Amino acid sequence: MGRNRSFDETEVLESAMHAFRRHGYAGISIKQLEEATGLSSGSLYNAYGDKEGLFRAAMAFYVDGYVAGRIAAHAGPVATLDDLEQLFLTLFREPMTDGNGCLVVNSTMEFGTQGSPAEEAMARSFDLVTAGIHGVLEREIEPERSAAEADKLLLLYHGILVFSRAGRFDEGFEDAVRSQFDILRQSRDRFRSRQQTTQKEE
Amino acid sequence: MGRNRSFDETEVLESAMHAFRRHGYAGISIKQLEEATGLSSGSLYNAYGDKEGLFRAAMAFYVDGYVAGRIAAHAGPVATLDDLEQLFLTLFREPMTDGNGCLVVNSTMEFGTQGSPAEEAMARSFDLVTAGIHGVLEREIEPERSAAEADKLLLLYHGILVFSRAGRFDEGFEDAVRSQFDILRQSRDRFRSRQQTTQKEE
DNA sequence: GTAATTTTAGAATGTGTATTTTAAAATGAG
DNA sequence: CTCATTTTAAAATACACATTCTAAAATTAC
Repeated sequence: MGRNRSFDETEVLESAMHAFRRHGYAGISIKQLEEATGLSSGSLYNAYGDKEGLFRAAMAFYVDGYVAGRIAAHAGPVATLDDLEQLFLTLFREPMTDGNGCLVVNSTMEFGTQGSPAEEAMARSFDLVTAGIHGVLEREIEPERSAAEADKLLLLYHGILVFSRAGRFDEGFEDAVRSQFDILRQSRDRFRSRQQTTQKEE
Repeated sequence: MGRNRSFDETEVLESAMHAFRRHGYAGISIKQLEEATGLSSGSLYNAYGDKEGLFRAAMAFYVDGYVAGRIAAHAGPVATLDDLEQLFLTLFREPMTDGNGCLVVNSTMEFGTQGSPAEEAMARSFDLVTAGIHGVLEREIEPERSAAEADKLLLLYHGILVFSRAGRFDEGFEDAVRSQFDILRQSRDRFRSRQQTTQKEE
């Protein structure tokens, strides 16, 4: 065996991820990635193969670490409507407000339908968010409305990420989110009293 | 005076705009822009100065032609809730479904808060859409709800553009839009009957 | 028709790019 | 300790890139 790596992989991937978030894939050079990570290009190429490999690693790091963690915390199998509301409200607070947006959504817009080098992790991220939101609403609100309301929330969520990246954070967006969740809570309450009624009849 | 331009400026800007829409700004080369527009780099540089100049021209062409036209048609000073719904539903039909998204939103995600070369036209586009949507709801629905509901629609609209670019067009999104506009129409009907009542009292 | 001026295509230029190579330093296994 | 193997930094490479230059062709004004 030879020598061990002297750099902290987590730190490198974290700084690479932020660099990609800020500049995009095509918009950043290896030189900038050397500066961001503190590694020389030799080490980067040795560790990740090429620019695409580093991008894939940074994307996997982001999705597995950040997205999956956020969804597990706010939209997991036992999450409530209030938990989900918190997921949306965190988008308006640090560290989501640095103006660099979400790596998955930024990269989606950069590459579009034609394959991104990190297609797999990106698809996984979209699936996580979609399933998390749909899951909560299926459990919490009136079944005949849950699919449409979940899709609305999904679109709302990604709309927020657009305006976040645009640096156009209207104060009202947070009110819009709260008002939407108020509506969903009304649906939840109707659903619950309906369930109680059914239970009494049995 | 010298010779006149032998190319159709509209055709050139249209094809450049589609090329930028597809590949982004950093992701496309002058060579690809020559192929897309049919012009040699000499002509492109003579007419637009540099890559940024061509981008600015293509963006202005897009915003003035497409965005402004769509907003005027579906969210102008006399537009109704139903007109606005049509604006949203056109996002699910040709030519918006080519997977290349909206040049303004794509570029917003590419450049973020740090200045895009076409910042001015992009800001104008966001302002047009924002003002159009807010205007319709202020006229049509209950005043205490109009701001929050307008912001919701604004976020919904841009969320759709994200999924459009992602090539992830769930059938349900169209239902989500219709269901949201059904809710807004209920608010409109309440608003109208309230106005009638007030009028009778006078 | 002539002259002035612009467009145009393509070659030329220089810079920035991703990537590979090189050789030395580091270090784990036996 | 020694040897094999890896990491590392820096120089080298080859290519793609945005941009400029060149000279010829086009065409308008007079």
